[in-house]
Amino acid sequence: MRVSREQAETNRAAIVTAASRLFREKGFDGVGVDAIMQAAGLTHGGFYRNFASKDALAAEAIDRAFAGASRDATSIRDYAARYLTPKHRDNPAAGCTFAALAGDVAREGKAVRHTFTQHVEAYLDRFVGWMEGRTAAVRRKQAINALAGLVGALTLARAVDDPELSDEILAAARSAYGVR
Amino acid sequence: MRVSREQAETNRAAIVTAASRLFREKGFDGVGVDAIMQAAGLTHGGFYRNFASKDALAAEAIDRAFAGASRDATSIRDYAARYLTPKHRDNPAAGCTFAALAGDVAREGKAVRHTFTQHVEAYLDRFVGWMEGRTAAVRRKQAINALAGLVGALTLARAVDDPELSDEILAAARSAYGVR
DNA sequence: TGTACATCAGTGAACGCGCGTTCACTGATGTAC
DNA sequence: TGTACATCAGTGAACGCGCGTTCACTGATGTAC
Repeated sequence: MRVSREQAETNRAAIVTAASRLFREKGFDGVGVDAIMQAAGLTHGGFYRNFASKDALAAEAIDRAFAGASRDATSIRDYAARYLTPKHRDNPAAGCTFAALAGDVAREGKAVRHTFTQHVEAYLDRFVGWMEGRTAAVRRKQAINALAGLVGALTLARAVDDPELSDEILAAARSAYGVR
Repeated sequence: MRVSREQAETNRAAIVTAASRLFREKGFDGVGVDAIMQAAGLTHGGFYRNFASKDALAAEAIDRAFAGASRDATSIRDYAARYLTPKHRDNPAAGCTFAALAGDVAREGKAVRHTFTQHVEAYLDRFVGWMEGRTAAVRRKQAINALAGLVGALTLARAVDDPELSDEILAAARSAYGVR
């Protein structure tokens, strides 16, 4: 049954949003087209009217995930305080795409890796503004190491099955940024 | 055709070793039992005489990967110098299991996550001995942040599709440990 | 030490299942008059 | 503004394929005498 142009646009957005959540939660290989369409309130058959392939959706889903990211933080300390929390660790579907999908992205195709890379650059630009090194080169290095430290800590905190160790990892990383 | 006990043991080890390489290279979902058995020089049918399931193999493969890891480093600077190289980045099959599989492990079952966690603890113990903080608690935090920084940097360097940015990430992380 | 038989590691065909993708169809929307 | 028809977003069955797993079988190894 045909649907209004407006509704079709809403549906398409719902697919991308559902995918951005499900991919972060279960990985690219962990969710099928069927599950994504169902999460968007549709049936799987209509998928290919909207997207050339599952891969093509993946790239859009990454963009969507970053578009939905909070921009409230005003310092790296502030950013780390929000980032390195049990809540964030336990809710990858709504969380950082770098931590949720970096491992998967390395094995994905051109479009996905390229989109991911652009967001890494965007975050580094943002982080650079918060760094206090004396030269631009030093601040850039600091920004890279801050991002790597945050992503590494959250990734490890999620992988580990000992809740105490997981909390300890978050706390150690927080303390590196002077949080509490 | 039956095979000597000795040969059977060799074959089993070959399966685990092949799996430890292939899982690191392609992720748990990226390799099938068929491909693993073929890499070990066997046919897929014999797999279940050796392992209860693909999951059970995964846990052993992680142990195998760590058992094969180099123990040459004598300081965190030394460790970082060996870890943060283009060679390591470009050869995940023979590289760090944390960086290659942490994202995947978070979505795996109990056995895999538990095995992974034990190796995280083992590495932290090793790293703690290289740290210079005044108290044990500080050295432990430093060890955690060192591991997170190394894993995060290598993971991002692999995910990114711009070779210059990838090299830059490795270089920034190296400089954090005073390497070159 | 030699023979006869039981064991069992490995083979390859087969299984059910879920995946990504295709397609004929439906019926409400959009458009031409 | 109202009618008639073309469009096309979404449906649900179907496709080929590869996956994890099972199983009857083979034939060399291991063992009992």
